[in-house]
Amino acid sequence: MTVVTRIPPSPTGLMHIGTARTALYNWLFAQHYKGQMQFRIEDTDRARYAPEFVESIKDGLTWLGLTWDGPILSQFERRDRHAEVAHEMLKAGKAYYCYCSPEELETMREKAKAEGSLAMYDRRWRDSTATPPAGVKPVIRIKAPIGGASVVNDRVQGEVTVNNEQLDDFIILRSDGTPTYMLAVVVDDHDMGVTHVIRGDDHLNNTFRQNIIYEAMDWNIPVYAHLPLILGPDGAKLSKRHGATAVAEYANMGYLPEAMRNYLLRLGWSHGDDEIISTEQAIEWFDLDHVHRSPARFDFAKLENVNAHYMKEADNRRLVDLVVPFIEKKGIKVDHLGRQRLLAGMDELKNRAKTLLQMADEGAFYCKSVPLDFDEKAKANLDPAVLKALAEKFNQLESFTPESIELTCKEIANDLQGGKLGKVAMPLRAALTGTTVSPSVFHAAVILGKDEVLRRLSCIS
RNA sequence: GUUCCCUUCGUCUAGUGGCCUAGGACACAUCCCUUUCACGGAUGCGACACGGGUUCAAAUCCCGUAGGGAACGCCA
Repeated sequence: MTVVTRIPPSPTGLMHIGTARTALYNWLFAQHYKGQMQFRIEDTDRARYAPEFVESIKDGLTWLGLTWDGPILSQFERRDRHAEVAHEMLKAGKAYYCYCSPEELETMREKAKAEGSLAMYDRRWRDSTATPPAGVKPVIRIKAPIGGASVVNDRVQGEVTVNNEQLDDFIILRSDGTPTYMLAVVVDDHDMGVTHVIRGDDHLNNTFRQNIIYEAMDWNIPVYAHLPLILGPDGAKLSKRHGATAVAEYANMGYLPEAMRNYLLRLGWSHGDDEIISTEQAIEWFDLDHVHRSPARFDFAKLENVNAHYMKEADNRRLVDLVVPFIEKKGIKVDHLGRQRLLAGMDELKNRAKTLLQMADEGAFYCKSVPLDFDEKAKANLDPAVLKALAEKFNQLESFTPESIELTCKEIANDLQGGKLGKVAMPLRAALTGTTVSPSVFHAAVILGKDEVLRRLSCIS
């Protein structure tokens, strides 16, 4: 039997980082068993549905490199099939019409709450022989088992038992003939041949209800694995007030998708003490046995550290392509020459930055043209006497190399600054980059080229 | 409120009864490297939620307590 997993987000918001991790685990699991991951949009809630959210989810998966098999399925488009199954259960006596009004249900809900019961509906229409009230469109409810207990054998949470008194006859088809989530999920998972349901543990309680449908239809129940949620740094459910929740925001902050995959993988799953795990390795190693049962907090510092690692490993040309938009976002036009300089300086840039955003900050000077903007600290370092000496000596330099530049700086330091190299290198850095923090100024000068260096030195009066 | 789930350094985690005076990673601190800031290297700080059992032996098994999370819709 081939493994079939699925990722079923509902398009009611931008793609959440929690959804991303669930998708990653589903994908890894499917890849491990050379199976499939299907992608289904749970768009039956037409009021909250918006097409841009579907795009956000597609973009998020694509950015993360998580591929799906087959077409993107729309749950909404399958509503006739869902209704058909509901009526099948009705015919088989597994479900029944209920004519209760919203007011009646509200009364029952309050009563159930007061009694401390989980089951809300009192089953008044389950075996009723009363004449249905005229003009009321009924809902279809499923007959849940009365008495006894139900067990879910979860691959992550273990054996979870609940008393059947806690389960009421929930609605599977609304009065307008549309399916509820509970019905739609089960019918779709069954029809799609889903073998493993790997999802957030906010669905653990729903599993008992869904199993009632599987049993009524005499369908095979899939293997379940319920993942704990991702919490914010303060331990509360990860939400907007923690900063970024949408996958796209992480891309905008300059994280690499492979770093994101690695970080998310380790958030709730482990393979001994291994921290840096390539995607190939993850596919080979991933299993449900080592998924944690307790929720994990999101830690930006660790994400940065993992990202720094993958930046160092990344291909230089790819990094240039990735960092250019970040530089342009600062209002700096990046031309061919700028890209060449970035590429030449990339070995050093990528060893220093933790994110593409930081890399853009440090590498932007390669793309600027004179006159530069100087920040306050840089301005304070623009020593005119040193700069003038630098320009004169550089002008006479035949070979413009890091070594010759450093030597020149040392000579000037001896002549003018009592041998303190910093007193010369810092003004040079400020003049060339406009800041006081940059990669090696000797290397930077070579990459900029003698002409550009003299240009940047000379335009400071 | 009721039901279900969870609980090892600040954070992510290793740990499946003796290998644990609890290991790794991130963060933090100190030092080294150094033209700046980073990177890198070294060292250090730092946890089995609490209380009872079971056992020769418990972070590991059992029972309570406390804390956290989730679910209880004609939302998904």
